[in-house]
Formats: sequence, C-alpha cells, structure tokens
Amino acid sequence: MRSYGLGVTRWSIGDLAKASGLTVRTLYHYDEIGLVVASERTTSGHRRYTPDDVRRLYQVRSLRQLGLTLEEVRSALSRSDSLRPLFEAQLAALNAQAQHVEALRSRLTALLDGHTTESLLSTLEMMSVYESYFTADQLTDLRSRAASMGPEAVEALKASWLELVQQLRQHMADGTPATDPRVVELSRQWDALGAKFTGDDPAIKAAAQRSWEENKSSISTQIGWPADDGLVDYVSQARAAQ
Amino acid sequence: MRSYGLGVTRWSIGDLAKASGLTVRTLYHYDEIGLVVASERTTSGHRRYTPDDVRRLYQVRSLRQLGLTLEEVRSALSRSDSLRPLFEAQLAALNAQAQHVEALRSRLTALLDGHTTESLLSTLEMMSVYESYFTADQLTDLRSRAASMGPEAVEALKASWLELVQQLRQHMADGTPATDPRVVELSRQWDALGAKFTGDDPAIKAAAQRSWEENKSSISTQIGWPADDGLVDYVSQARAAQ
DNA sequence: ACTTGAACCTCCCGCAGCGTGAGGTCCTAC
DNA sequence: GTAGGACCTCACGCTGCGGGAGGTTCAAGT
Repeated sequence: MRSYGLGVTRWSIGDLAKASGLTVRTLYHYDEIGLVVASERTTSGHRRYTPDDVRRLYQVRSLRQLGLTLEEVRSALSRSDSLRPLFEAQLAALNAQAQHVEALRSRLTALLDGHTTESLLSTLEMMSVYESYFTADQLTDLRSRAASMGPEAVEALKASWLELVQQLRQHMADGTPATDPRVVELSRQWDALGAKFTGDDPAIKAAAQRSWEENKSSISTQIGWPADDGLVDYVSQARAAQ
Repeated sequence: MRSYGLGVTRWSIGDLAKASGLTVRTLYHYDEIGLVVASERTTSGHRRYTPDDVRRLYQVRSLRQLGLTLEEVRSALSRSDSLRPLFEAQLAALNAQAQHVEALRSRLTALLDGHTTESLLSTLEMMSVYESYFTADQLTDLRSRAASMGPEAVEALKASWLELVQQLRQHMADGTPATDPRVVELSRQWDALGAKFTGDDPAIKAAAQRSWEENKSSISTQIGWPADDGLVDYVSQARAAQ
C-alpha cells in the first residue's frame, strides 16, 4: 500500500493479496475475467488498486464465502435489486448438496458396518448389476444362493437380467405405455427371473415380496440410484396392468 | 446386445449405455482413459463389450456412486487387497464435506434471518472488510454510526484499517514474535482504531469489549474466515505483551 | 552509478469428467 | 439405391484457479 498525499491511496497486487488472504494468481484471474479490475496502472504496467477496487474485492470475497460461483457473484454485484432471492436459491442448493452428501454417507456406513472386508466389492457389484431392485438383506441371501448355483448359471442369469433391463429402458425411452402388452410380458419375465434369484423357499419369497413393496420407493435413494430413473415404477405399472 | 450362439454375448456401446443408464460419451471416456475398455472390436472398428467388460463397468458404476473419483476407482479395482481403508478414507472425506456444507448453510440462514433485504450486501461487506473482528450485533451499530460519520471519514478509517491488517499479516508471515515492540504498537493502533469505530458511548464500548472476549474464538468459524488465519490471536498476544 | 533480489508482467499448460458438436463411416431396412 | 440411425475419431468447452517459463521493473544496498 502506498499513499500519495491527500488521502490518495493505491494498492499493489501483492500487498492486496496479503491483506485479503487471497493469492496474487487469484487477483490476476479476477482481473482477467473482469470481476475485480485494477482501475489504474502505473506507466510500466503494474496494477494499482483504488479504494473502490478494494471494496469490490472484499464484496466478492464475502459472496464467495457463501459458496457462490464467480458468475453468481458477478450478477449479484451487477444488479442492484435485492439479494434475498439469490441467497435463498443458494440455500436451497446447499440443502440439496447436504442431502446428497448425507445419502452417500449413510450408504458407506451401512456398507462398512454390514459386511466383511472381502465381500465389499462383490456386494457392490451385485447391488449394481441387479440394479438396486433388492434390499441389502436380500442381497445377502442372494450371495449365498449364487455360491451354490455355480458361476456359469449366475452369468447366464445376469445376461438375461441385463437384456430385460435394456429392453425395458428402451420402451421407456420410446414412450411405450406401461400397459402395452409387450411391456407387460417383460414385467412378467422380470418377476419370473426375480423368482429364480430368490429361489423357491416360500419364506424368502414372502420376505422378498414384502420388502419389495415396502421399500420400492426408498430403494433408489438408499442405493443411490437416481430417483428420476423410473424403471421400478414402470415395471410396477406394467405388473398392475397384467 | 447380440448373441452369437452358445452363450457368446457381446454388447454394442449404445445398448450398454441404455442398460447401464450412463451415456455413450461416458463409455467413450472410460475407454479413452483405460478404465473400462471394450475387449473386442468388429472389423469396422465398432466396440464390442464382453460380459467381463460389462461386469467391470458395473463395478465402476457402483464405486462411482460412493463418490469416488475415477482414479480412486481405478486403483480400487487394480489392487486386490481390502477396500476397507479406501472406503473409510472416503467416509472421512464425506464427513469433512458435510461439515463444510453445514457451515455455509448456517451462515446463510443466519444472514437471512437477521437482516433486512437491503442490508444484506452492506452487512457482508462490513463483515469482510473489517475482517470479522466484530459480531453481527456490533456491525448493526457500526452501520448506523457510519451513516452519521459521512462516507469520506468512513473511507479514511477503512484505509487505515486495511493498512493495519496488511502490516500485521506481514509480520505474521515474517515470523515476527507478537511481543515485538513494533507488533505491540500496531496492536495498540488496532485497538485505537476499533475505539473510533465503536465510538465513545461507554455502553457500546463495554458491549464490544465483552463480546470480543466471548467470541474471539468462534468468530472465525461464524463468519467463515479460515480458522488457521491466526491474526486475531496474534493481536491478542501482542495486546497481552503490552 | 551499479547491482541484485524481490515483485511484477504476460502467455500458456494443466486438473476432473465428461457435454457437445463436426465431419465422416457403417449398418439395416425399405 | 438410399435414408436414417448408430457408430467412429478429433477437439474445444466448462470451473477456478495453480504453477511455470521467460521477461521487465522496482527498491535497497554498495
């Protein structure tokens, strides 16, 4: 910082960086994109920040500390009307982000609590391959069943399952109504295949049926499958139209 | 998907994208970086994914859903030892992220609850310019005082304040001990300047003094100033050495 | 007056994880 | 034969800077 008499005060980029706690590179960047520009230059080209520039920088810094992007900061400073809507939107975004992080956390803790070290990846793979349409309890059953079935049979079932899912997604993408006979037929194959996985033990079947109904809406968030996927509901509708 | 008899099943990139819910571009990307490569190609160069490729893709997808980066996924799949340490590290990272989001949220809600629409930005600016060394209540007082002082006087004070902060940061960076006479002198200027801001109303002064002592450790987190900044403590030490 | 080291300047590449064309080839169906 | 969809390979764009190269300029000491 440097005084030129009569209260005329200018800042060099390095001093401003130290005072604000930002880096010189960051100030260059803000200058480049026109967010905080040094209003003056020395004859040799060195930036000189005026008090107005400094004030703007501190405004930018405080808005950044609320988690806004640089573009959001720019528009916040350009429009003179209320900042409240912007802040409320930001709060909503933060809430969504918090929810997302929380979902990841709960899944990870559940995984770490419930499974032995070696089974982590295989459990994950099962969860993923079977498209999250079974609960964690069911997956435990399934793994033991898979072990007794032998790897080839499991591979064959997987392939069938994947083909089913792919065809159903195709119909969804095409906008085929769930009541379409072809979709209904696929949903029956879906259930039949599910039965092969769950086996013919009536206790497991009943439990699968029950937990399916109970969890179908929460499974997607539990396992992290995007909630707007809709495949589960699609199949449910087809099953109902049967 | 396509069968070539005897259970030999290959997937085209489009079908695999539909079945997995990822985009074709994503599969290209995974192929480019060698994360999930199509083991085969047709004579014309079209990718054919084998069942092993498909399984690997689902493993990748499930690990991605836990919030791992692509590099973390790669190393997780390459090393055959336990995934538990990796998952625990990821959980720790998620916890830190949750804390960060929570801090932002609380600051925003506090702002939205406590201030009128028009004062949001000016409050933020004050908070930022005065380096978070006053509480929100004090800032309310200060704004009214600033209004009665006139803008030029306020600017002059701001400039002095910024210069002080810059010099103190410089001493901190240089490793000057807080007991150094120069630093002690600066801390006295700091207090004197603070007195100018808080005015000579003894009630405000006392409140400022009290809340300063009460809040000095929590202010940084409240306002979001990095906790490792240390400038507040540095000044406190210098004041004590006086 | 000269030197030296710190501070400053302007390019420019890099990062994660793809999105989004551009421009060309291939495959299948009619 | 041809239309349209699926596939291919570049290659640039996004966020918010970090970091380095290679060249001036400034302030202080001799």
